[in-house]
Amino acid sequence: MTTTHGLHDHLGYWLRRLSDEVHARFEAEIGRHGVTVSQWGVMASVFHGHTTTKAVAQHMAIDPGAVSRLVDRLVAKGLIRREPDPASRRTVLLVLTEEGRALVPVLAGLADRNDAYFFGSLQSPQRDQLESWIRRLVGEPHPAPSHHTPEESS
Amino acid sequence: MTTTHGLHDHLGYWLRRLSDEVHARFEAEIGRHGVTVSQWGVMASVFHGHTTTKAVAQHMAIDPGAVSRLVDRLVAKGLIRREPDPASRRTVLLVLTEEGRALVPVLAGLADRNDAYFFGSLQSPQRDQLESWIRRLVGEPHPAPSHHTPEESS
DNA sequence: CCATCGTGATTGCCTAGGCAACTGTTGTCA
DNA sequence: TGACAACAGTTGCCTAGGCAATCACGATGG
Repeated sequence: MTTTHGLHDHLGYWLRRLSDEVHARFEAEIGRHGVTVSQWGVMASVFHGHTTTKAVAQHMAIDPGAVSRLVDRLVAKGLIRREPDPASRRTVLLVLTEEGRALVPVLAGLADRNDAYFFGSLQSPQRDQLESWIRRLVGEPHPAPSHHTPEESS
Repeated sequence: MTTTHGLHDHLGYWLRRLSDEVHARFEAEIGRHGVTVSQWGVMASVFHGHTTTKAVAQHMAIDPGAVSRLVDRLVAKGLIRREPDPASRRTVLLVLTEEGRALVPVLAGLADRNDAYFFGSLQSPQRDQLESWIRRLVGEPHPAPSHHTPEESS
């Protein structure tokens, strides 16, 4: 089999496909409420106590610059405010407006249902297994690409 | 459970995280050869016989407009040419240049190793199980988005 | 034979994220 | 204290993908 592998031969491709689909459907649903998926991410982060640009960026695992722009759009929509941090003039406090705060649980519900829509066809133990693998593969220092195994990790 | 669910409570979020990481690492590796992951997708598609904008878009499951722009950049890099289709003047034939064609197997190798890097820590059967679930969840007509569990249908 | 409809490709406009540069602030340490 | 390092935030520039409009061509039916 000297055939060079194609796109579909890589798990990374299918991962991207699934991620995109989940995202796209959620985007469509949540769009009815005037926000995007990423913007919801910011709102949810702030709601749960990540009240600075940096904190939100870390929580969402995206670039601080991206967060800054997302906040711009949320401010324009009146869902978030920027406030000076009494403790430091270097940081900016992000606070949900009334409407923003009221919207969060609604959007969280949509997120729940989107998850259920996509992964509901898996039985509970399988779903848990899937989540466990994914979370384990994320952010971990991975074993060397080939040569030796890292010391026992469990 | 009055606590509204946060970002990290959704499998969709972890899916995105993993997909992004796999993508980012691949991007870094493949960047050494002067192309991006998406651009590699186009090259691989063409290499495997998807020689029109539409065909590549379908194979990659992205927008034809996006493909058109990716091709622009590949043309600028001298890796792909656009040629008139003798069979129809409405379609455009995409052909790899010499350098482009030579690069494909190299990049495919990088893709293989990236996959191995991320999923190599799973045992073979587990990896296969993961891929099987992902591919099954992609593109399927999903059960009703409703509240009750879809009674198994087979 | 011609009008019309459908289709492939492209382009404009939008959101998005990564990276790097820059600004202003804080912290450190000699 | 005063210089300098580290850091938060923002912005510019890049690639990217979705959607809609447009254009040019081809297919189809009257």
